[in-house]
Order: sequence, then C-alpha cells, then structure tokens
Amino acid sequence: MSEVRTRFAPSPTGYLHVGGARTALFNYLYARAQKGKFILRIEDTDQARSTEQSYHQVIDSLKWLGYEWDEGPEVGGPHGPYKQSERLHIFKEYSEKLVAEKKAYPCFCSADELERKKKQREAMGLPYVYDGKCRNLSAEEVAEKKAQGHEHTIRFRTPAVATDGQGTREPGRAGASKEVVVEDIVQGTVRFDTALIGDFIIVKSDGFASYNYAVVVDDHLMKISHVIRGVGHLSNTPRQVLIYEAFGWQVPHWAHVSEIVGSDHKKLSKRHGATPITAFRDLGYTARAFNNYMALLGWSSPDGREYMTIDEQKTLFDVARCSKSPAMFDVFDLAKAAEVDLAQVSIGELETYLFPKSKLNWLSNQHIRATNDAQFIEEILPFVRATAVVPEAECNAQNARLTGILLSLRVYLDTLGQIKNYLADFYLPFAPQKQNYVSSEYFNDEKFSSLAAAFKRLIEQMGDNGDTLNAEAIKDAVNQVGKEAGVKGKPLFMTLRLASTGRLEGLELPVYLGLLGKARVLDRLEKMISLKAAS
RNA sequence: GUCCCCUUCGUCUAGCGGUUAGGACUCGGGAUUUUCAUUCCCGCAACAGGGGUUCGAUUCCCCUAGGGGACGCCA
Repeated sequence: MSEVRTRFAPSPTGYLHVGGARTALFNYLYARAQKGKFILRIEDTDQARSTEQSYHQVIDSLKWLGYEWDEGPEVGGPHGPYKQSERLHIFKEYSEKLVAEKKAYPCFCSADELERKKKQREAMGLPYVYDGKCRNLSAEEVAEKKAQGHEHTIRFRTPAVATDGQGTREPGRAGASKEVVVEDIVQGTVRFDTALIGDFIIVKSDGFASYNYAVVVDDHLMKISHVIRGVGHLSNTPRQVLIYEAFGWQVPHWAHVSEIVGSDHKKLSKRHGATPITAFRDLGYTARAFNNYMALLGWSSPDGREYMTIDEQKTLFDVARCSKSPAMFDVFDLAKAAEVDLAQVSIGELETYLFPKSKLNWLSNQHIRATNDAQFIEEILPFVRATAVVPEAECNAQNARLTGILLSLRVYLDTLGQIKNYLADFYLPFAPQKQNYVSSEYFNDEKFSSLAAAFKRLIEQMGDNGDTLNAEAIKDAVNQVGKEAGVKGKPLFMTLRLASTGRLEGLELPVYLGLLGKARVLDRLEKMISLKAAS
C-alpha cells in the first residue's frame, strides 16, 4: 500500500481552538500510526480575513501541542509551497485547463444579482442553486464581456444537471441529476444529488481559488492519501469529488469525524469552548494532558485505555475507531459563564469558569504526577514566578527548599497554574485563618497550650538546615511530646499539626514542617499559642 | 425550507443479533493514610419514543421526536 499522507489545513483567520486542534491531532496521530507523513498547509486564500498574526498564533499553538509536521511552512518539503497564497499560479494553470475542456466556464453574474436571486429562492422556500445563467455563453459573448471590463468568476460545470431554455434549473427533476457517492471511513457511504449542488464557483473574481477547488488541487498535488476533517466538510465533499473526477484524479480516502460541541450541545463557538488553545497552556495544562483529553473526544482506544502518552496514542490511534456522534467539550461551566465571552477574558477569570472536577483536570493531574521530577520543576517554574510569592533569587531548579515544596505539592495539582494556591503558605508571613481552628476540638482542648509549648521547645533546639528542618527529627519530637504528656494518637498529632501550621490539613507533618523551616514553624507555634491564650 | 448526519449512565465512551449492557470522570459509602489529598474496594446512574424484521434486538429497517451540520466570490 502506498504511503499514508495526512494534512492539517488551517486558515489563518483566528486562533486555533479545540475543534481545529483535535482535527490536527487526529491527522498527526493517524500519520504516525501508519508510519506516514503529516503535512501542514496554510489556507490563506481569503484575503480579507487572513492575517499574519493569526498565522503565527496557529503555528505557535501547533508547536506547543507538539505536532511535528514533516512538510509545511518553516520546514519545507517536495510539494511546496505550503501556503495557498503562494500557489496562485498553480490554481490558475489548472482552472484554465478546466475552462479549455469546457468543464468550467466564466460567469459574469454580479454578487448583487446572485444575492437577489438567492433571497427569492429562499422566499419561495427553495434551496439556492445557481441558475446557470452564464453556463452557455458563447465564446463571442465571453470575449465581449471581458472586453467591457466585467469582472468574472469561474464556475465548475456540474455534470448531469437539468437546465431549461431560460437557464433555470429544476432540482430533483427525474433524470436530471447524478449521484455522487462518498465512501467515508467514519460516516460510511453517503450519497448526494448533483441537482442540489449546481455550478459552483472555483475561482473568485479576485482571481483567488475558492476553497472547494484549491483544496482538491492541493490535496492531489501534495499526494494526500487521507483527508481527515470535521463533518462540517462532508457536504462540500461531493463538490470536491466532482473536481477530482473532472481532472481524472484519484479521490483520497475520506474520514469526516464528529464535530465537538460545547456544554450546551451547540457547535463550539467563542462563547463556550472555542477558547484559544494557548489559554489552556497559560492555565497550566500540559500539552501531554491536553492531547490525551482531546484524543478521547470522539475516539477510544481498542483496549479501553484512557490515560495514554502521546507515544501510545501514536501506535493505537485509528480513524476507523472514531465516533460519528458529536463529543462534548465539557470543561467550562457555561451556566456560570453566561453573558461572558470566554475567548476574551483573562486567564485568571477563565479559570473561575472551569469545572474543578472535569475529566480534563483528572487527566491533567495524572500527567503531572507522571512527569519526571526535573521536567516537572522546569515546567512549573514559570508559574511559580508568575505568583510573585517566591523571591526571585530562590526561584530556580537549584533551590532545594523550593523544589522540595513543589515536588511535595505536585499530587494536589490539576494544573501547573494551581501552584499559586499553595505557595503563599510557605513563603508569605503566617496569617492564621480563624475558620481553620476556632471550632476544632483540638484547639479547644485544654492540653493544646502545653503540647504546643513542649513542641516549640524541642523545635527550638533543632538545627536549621538551610531553611529546612530535618523531617526525622520532627517525627522524634512529636513522639517525645506525646510521651512526656501522656497523649498519643490522633489527639497528639492533630493538636501539633494545628499548633504548628494553623490548619487541620496538609502535607504529611514532618515533611510539611521540614519544608516550612525552623523560623516559620516557631512563628506559627507562637502565634497559635497566643491565639489560644486569648480565646 | 432542502439535503446530510447524530441519539448507550450527568460527561467521555465500549458494544458491531443472545452480555447481570462494560470501563473512565463526577457523585455517594467504606478501607488504608494518626490530617487533607493520594491509593484501594463497594455503590448510584444509560440503550430517546413507536413500529417492524427475527426464535431473539442496544445492535438491522422504517416512522416520530430531539439535536447538530451544510446549503457563500468563508474556509
């Protein structure tokens, strides 16, 4: 079998969002799974909407996600150029060929005229199909109109469509249509009637190729074997098939995967989840987790595995296992975010609309915990810096206390960004929170003061090991306090926890206090003791 | 309006004529962790509805309802 070649072909008219990213992922994974090639092509033939800035945003997002394209912008390849705006001469060459063969023809209908006719059809409750007015213009008429300077488009002459003398077509008239059959790996066999398609534009009046035409020429020339894209493109496919047939080219394998919908069951739009991919990066999701989550949207592994590394996905992925039904991108609380444009809000605000217990978060936590220590530290450092809580001089991978804290806290993190919820406790002055202790049975026990005082005396005798305390020594101290006071078990432990940290939950105590360091622990003990005395 | 597609626990999904309809996230309960989290058990929770076909339908066909998408000189 010939080489599998897939492509992702974004148009640089905005940022990359989950829908597009997942399509890119599927193309990338399929190419890798089949030991084929993954190609990136930029479809920037919409002059009005394509921007350089958007191009860079899309490229940045793809790089963050880690989809290495074998051919495309920046890396080149044998079938370039890979930006459609640089392929105009190619489209021109092929469209002229179609016109010469009478498979396409110039159309002089104005946009206004077409718009009017379209509205008429709509008013009558009929589907809009081009009426074929310019279909049979003679060579003289064409030459004349061109000479008069009329703008024109090039339309594809859709085969076997009925037209009457006036050029008005009757869709659905018996014998007037041809069936186009699309064999789709995901959708199965889907049939379309050409009468409902009509003669469509392949070259716009500005001379640029239209999507349906450019995509065919490029996919053919770039030897794309599998076209994997959203179902939204399915209804365009018969037009493309018609073009392949007109050129006598072999059609690629089609795979139209389900669309991703938001929590309101509507196609992802700016208001719900069409958040830029970069926002998830900025929130502190790792690309590994995000890819894992996206892979599960519409695809499942044969053995039911859900936590997967990208390498595992590269061997397991098969577009044939993709689901036809839409998958919900269910990570934002849309009820809460009503009236809010999630694509516009700050990262901080965006975070408040995230479901805290989403599957994405769970997967993210799993991936964070699976990351090796050095990589984890490297990845989380920028988020640590962003909190501005840790002194810059200590904010590096060589700082043992910092890395110790980060590694201990890792298990709590769903995103790297959540580190900001934990750092203040270790770096900022102790500020006891009343609700953490007032109603605690341990705080209200008469032994609280004596136990805390005894513990404090033992801590005072300890050596301050470079801003950290020795966990073993703390463990011994706890036991000694208990022995002397004749208290053991939970009351002992919880009392000392509360007295030395001001709270009832947290890391394993010896580790916790060790990381806090002598000065901070003593400070907490003093404050808690006086709080108790004042109560 | 026309065409196309979709419909299994709240969510992601497995299933491809015979299963106690499975797994994961969430949720509830329990165990371990002298705290929280983790981990480990247990549990709650689904085949949209109606007709067929069949000895037998979640699975195949039709209809209804609901949802989505496409009907551009946008991709």
